[in-house]
Amino acid sequence: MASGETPRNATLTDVARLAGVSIATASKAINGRAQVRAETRTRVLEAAEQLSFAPNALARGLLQGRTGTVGLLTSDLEGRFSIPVLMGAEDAFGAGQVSVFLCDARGDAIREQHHIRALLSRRVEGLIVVGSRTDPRPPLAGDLPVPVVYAYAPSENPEDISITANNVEAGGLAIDHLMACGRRRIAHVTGDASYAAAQDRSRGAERAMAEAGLELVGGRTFFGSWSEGWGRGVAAMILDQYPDVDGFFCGSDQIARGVLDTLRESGRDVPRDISVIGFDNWAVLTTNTRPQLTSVDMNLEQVGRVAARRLFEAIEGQAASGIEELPCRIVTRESSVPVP
Amino acid sequence: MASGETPRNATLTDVARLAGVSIATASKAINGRAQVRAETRTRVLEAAEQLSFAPNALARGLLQGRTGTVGLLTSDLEGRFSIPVLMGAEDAFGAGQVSVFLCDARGDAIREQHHIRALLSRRVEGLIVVGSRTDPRPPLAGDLPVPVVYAYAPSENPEDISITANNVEAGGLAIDHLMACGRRRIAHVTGDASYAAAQDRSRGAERAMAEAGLELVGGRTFFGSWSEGWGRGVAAMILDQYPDVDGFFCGSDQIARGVLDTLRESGRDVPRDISVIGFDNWAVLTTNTRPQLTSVDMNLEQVGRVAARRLFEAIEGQAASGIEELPCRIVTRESSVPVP
DNA sequence: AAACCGTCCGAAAAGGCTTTCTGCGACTGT
DNA sequence: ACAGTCGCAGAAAGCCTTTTCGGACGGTTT
Repeated sequence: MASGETPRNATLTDVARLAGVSIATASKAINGRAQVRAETRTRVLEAAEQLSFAPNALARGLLQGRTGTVGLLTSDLEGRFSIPVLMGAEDAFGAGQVSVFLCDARGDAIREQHHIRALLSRRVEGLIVVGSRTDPRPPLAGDLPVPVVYAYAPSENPEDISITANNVEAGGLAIDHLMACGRRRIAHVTGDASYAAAQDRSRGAERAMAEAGLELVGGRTFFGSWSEGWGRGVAAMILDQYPDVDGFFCGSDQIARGVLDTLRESGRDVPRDISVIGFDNWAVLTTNTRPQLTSVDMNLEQVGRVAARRLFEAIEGQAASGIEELPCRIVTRESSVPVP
Repeated sequence: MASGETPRNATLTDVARLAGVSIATASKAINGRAQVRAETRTRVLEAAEQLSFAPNALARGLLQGRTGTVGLLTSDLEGRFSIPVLMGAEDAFGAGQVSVFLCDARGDAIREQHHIRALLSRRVEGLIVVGSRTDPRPPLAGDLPVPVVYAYAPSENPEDISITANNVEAGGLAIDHLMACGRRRIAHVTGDASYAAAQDRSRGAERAMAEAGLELVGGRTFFGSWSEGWGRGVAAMILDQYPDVDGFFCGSDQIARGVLDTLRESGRDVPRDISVIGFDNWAVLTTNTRPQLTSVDMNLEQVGRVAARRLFEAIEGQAASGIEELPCRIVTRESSVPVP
């Protein structure tokens, strides 16, 4: 820190002087423009290398109006849903020339507004808004001068561009998988009914059962909370009232874990007697349960990547619009294997 | 998207024209400089408001050399350690005028170098490097023109500024807590011995035991892996070989969870017969175990906040240096209550 | 020899903002 | 009434880069 610090970033002028050319020529040489003799070009490049010259992105952005930055507005960083989306987005951009401004609004509209102002003043070329629930969220206020893409949590405005996971379809996938395992008496236990995710998955599950001419155990979805405790309790209740249950579709891996605990403690063999499938494919849970847990993966990184791609396209002027729902996938583990 | 898009960001010139003053006066008015009559100032501010003027941070940064941005270089976004640090840092900055560039190097030195170039060319004023393990990491290569602070994973170079959690002390805290619960025959089971975190906590635990004239059960720390499976297995082994064990200090909450499972299945009562303490205070684990798990919290958000503050100070020229180790804290839950 | 052409290079403007310095009118003190 | 102050506004320079346009230069054609 203390030593020969602050070598003051070299400017194009320095490079030009060292190479003995004008700054115009230096610029052209560095940016691969024509109109520069090969020999001159190498001389400039050597000078740039020697000074470890990095063009000032601010000046460049100021001039040509393209900053190569986008804003990533998340509502809860700690939430495990926004992180993968964020990774996917950072991934999709990172390969190119784009840098990402990260902002966490903490679910506070004021703070969100504040961050948007800051991002806009930094001349981001676009915004990705990442939610922590799949419930539609109010769109960003005001007529923003840059395109916006909503990821995971779609915008309430169907005109906006939104990318999310297809939870209805995922509910069907889970049921189909359990049926492929030979199960017919399937219970669906999930979390808080106020979550769109819970409702959507439930709807998909019920539809899939109906298409097979069946009905969920108990004739309905068991809504509760997204916790192991709920999973444990409701599983005990279901075992008691519907002892012939042979499959559990759980709305989250946490719930599934609770269910598994109750099943094991009550002497049921998973997967021989009963198949269980969770949701989220959260490694810390799925790989530590006994047996390991089959789960639905929402491909959130893919959501992030697609969001980034759509934003890119919108920046380029190819404006799409509407909600794009990406498919989920089943990751099978020990808790669900076909019965003969 | 399609409609009256692109209201072309207003510039200072527009504001000045609308207010009927020169751009110089407009600038002064907006930035609260003196030399502007109150009446003129309000006129300018109204004009700015009307045009929803946001000063172009690029131009400003270009001129005065201060961009109000810092880079956040993480090595694994999905890791659960870098996220809280990142939150704390974003928090500490966010309040002010600073925006954060997020980059994930995926643990790849090439990619890291690439990101550093990009950040530098965007003229960040400082860098925070967030690791995913507490093991010291090689410092960023090259003489960077901006200060760097290492968070969670300290730099190998003791001259650099590093902020991390005090794992040795934490090991002692955990043991002290178990002893305060009346325990004397304490086992320490932890993860991979190649992790500095495991070694440090073990060292602190052994020292605390020695200071009380005691020794860990088995005379040593049980290293293994950071998994529930290891916790389950090693707990069974310890119960078998040292049946009078009355306390478990676990190197992670996952391990603790495995230990708790084995204890419950073998009929031991936690916390009456045996106290258990975990590490990381990871809510998804600590609040779902039966009983709920006491754990050591590394205050990672605090690490992030302090890192941000130190970076700030370094940018201001008050260069500190060296590794700063922040204290951990015990969060008590049901798994450890004092025995009479 | 004059006109012309192609190749390279440099001067200069632009982009939006901050800051210094200058200028101008109004006020104060004697 | 006159020099000296003071308060306020504007002109202009500067930050660093890109890009356009014109100039210099050497060689070719009529």
